[in-house]
Amino acid sequence: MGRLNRNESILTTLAEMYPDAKCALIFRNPFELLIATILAAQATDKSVNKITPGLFSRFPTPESMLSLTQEELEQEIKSIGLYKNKARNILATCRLLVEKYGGQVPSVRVDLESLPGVGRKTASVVLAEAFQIPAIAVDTHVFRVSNRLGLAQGKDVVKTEEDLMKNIPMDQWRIAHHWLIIHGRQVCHARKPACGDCALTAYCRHHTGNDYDEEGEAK
DNA sequence: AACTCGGGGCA
DNA sequence: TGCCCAGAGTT
Repeated sequence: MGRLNRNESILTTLAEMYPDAKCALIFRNPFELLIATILAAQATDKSVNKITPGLFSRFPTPESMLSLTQEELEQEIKSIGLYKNKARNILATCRLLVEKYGGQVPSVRVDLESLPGVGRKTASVVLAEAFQIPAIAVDTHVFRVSNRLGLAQGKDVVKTEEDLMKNIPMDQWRIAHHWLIIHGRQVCHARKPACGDCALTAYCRHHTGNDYDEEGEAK
C-alpha cells in the first residue's frame, strides 16, 4: 500500500477516531429520515431522538401524519423548540408528498428542496442516507472542521458542498459527513475545541494559530 | 445580509 | 443563569 497524501491521512485518522460513525437520527425509512431531519434543524440529535420513535409509531406515513392538526403536531414536537414553523412545514410537506409524489419521498434534489422545511442540507442528508445518492451534507460543523483541517488543499477554503466533494474520495462522501459532524460536535467545538482529545492537531489550523473565522477568511 | 423561530440540555 | 443546538424561510 502506497504512501497516503495529506487528506487521505486525515480521513484515515477520522475513521479510526469514529469507527461507529452513523447518522445520529433514528429512522427506519426515507419518510422518517426526512421528518427527523426537518425536526433536527437547530435542535440536538438527542432531543429529536427522544420524540421521534413515539411520533413515528403512531404516524408512520405522510397520510397518517395529516390526521394531526397543526396545533396537535405542535404539542407533539414542542420539546425540541422552533416548533411552530416545523409543525407547519411538516404538515405542508406531508400534503405535497401525498398530492404530488404518491405518498413517497422524492429522490431528486429539486423535488426535495421544493418541500417546506427542506433546504440544501436536509436534501443532501436524505439523498445520501436514504437513497445512497452521492452527496455530502454540509453545515457549520462540517465547514468549520473541514477548514480547520485544511481539506481544501493549500490555502483554499471549503465554502460549498462541491468544494468538499473535490477534496474527498467519492467512496468516502457518505461517511465523511458523519466523521466531520461528529468530530465538530464532540471535539472540534466552535469556541473551545478539545484539542487534547484530538488526533489531528498536526494538521489543524486552529491548533497552530491559523484558524478560520466564520467568514471563511484567515484570521 | 440580517432577522426570526425556541424549549431543553448542560456547564 | 447563560449559552447553544445535525437550518430554513422571510424581509
